[in-house]
Amino acid sequence: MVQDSPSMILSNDNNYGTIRATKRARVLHDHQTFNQHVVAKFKGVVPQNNGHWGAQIYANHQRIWLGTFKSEIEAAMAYDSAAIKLRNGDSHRNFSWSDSNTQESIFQNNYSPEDVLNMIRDGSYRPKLADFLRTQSQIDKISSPMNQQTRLFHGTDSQFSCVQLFQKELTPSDVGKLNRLVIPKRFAVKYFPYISEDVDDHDDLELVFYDRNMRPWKFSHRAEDGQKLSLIDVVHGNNNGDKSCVVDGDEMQVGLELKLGQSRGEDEKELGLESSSSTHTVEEKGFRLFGVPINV
DNA sequence: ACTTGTGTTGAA
DNA sequence: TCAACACAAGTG
Repeated sequence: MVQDSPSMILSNDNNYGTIRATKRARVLHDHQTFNQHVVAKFKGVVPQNNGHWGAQIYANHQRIWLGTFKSEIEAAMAYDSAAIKLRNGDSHRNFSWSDSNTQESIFQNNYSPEDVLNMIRDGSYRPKLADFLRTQSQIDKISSPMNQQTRLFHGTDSQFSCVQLFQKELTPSDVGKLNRLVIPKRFAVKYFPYISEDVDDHDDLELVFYDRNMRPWKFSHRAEDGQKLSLIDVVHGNNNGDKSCVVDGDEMQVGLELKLGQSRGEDEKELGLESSSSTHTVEEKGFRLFGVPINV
C-alpha cells in the first residue's frame, strides 16, 4: 500500500505551484501489523499505526503537535505552514519556497503563532489560506496593467511583492497635526469596500497598513468581519524635495469595511489615523507623518 | 475499538 | 533537533 519511491514530484493546481518533495530514506520498521514498508517520509511527519500521518515541529526546546492527517503530504504541508510562522526564513521545508510560500507568510501576518497552530490543528488553516490566495489573485486582476507597479518589500521576517493601488502626494495638512490623511475619493471608491453613509449601525474598528518594516499604521475604519493587510510606503519626490505617500494594498480576506469618515469636498474623503506604532527609533532627517518620523 | 498525541530515548 | 517507538489518554 505504501510506495517506496525515493522521491516524488507533484504538480499542483492549487497555489503551491510545482512542488518537489524530497523524501528521505527511512528505517524500515514493523511494529505495525501489516504492510510496512513505510520507506520514506517528510520532515516533521510521523507515521501513525493506523496508516494516518502525524505532523509535529520542534520549537524552543519543545515538540509541538500539529495533528494527524490522512496523507503524508497534508501532514508535510502542515509542518511547512508551522515552520513559516515559527522559524524565521531558515529551516528546511518539505516543499520548495515558491511565491506561494511568500504569500502564505503574508497571510500568516494576520495571525499570532498560536492562531496559526490552532488553525492547522482544527483544519481551518488550509481553507483560510486558499481563501486568502483566491482573493489575492482577484486583486491582481482588478488593478489595471498600467497601474500595476510591483514593488519589493523587505519585512523583518518576510519578503514579498505587492501591487500598488494608488499614490498620492502628501499635502501640508497630511503631515500636519490633524492626524488624518486625505485621499482622492476616486481611490477610495475604487479600492476600498463600499460603506454606507449610515452613521448608526457600525462599530469602529481599524484598518491596518504595514510599512516595509512591518510597522503597523492603523486607520480608523468601520468593519463587520474579517481582516485585511495593506501596505504603505513613502518614496522620494522626483526633482524637488517633495515626498510622496504611496499606499499599496493587498486584500487578504473578504468582509472588511473601511470607514472613510465624512466626505468633505466633492473630491475627497479622509481617513482618520490613530497613529498606532508604539516605539520608533529616532532619526535625523526626514519629516513626521502623524507624528511618526519618516526617514528619507 | 480505534485514534490521537504524549513520554521517552537514542541518534544526528 | 528529530524521529522511532511504546503506550496512555481521548473519542464516540
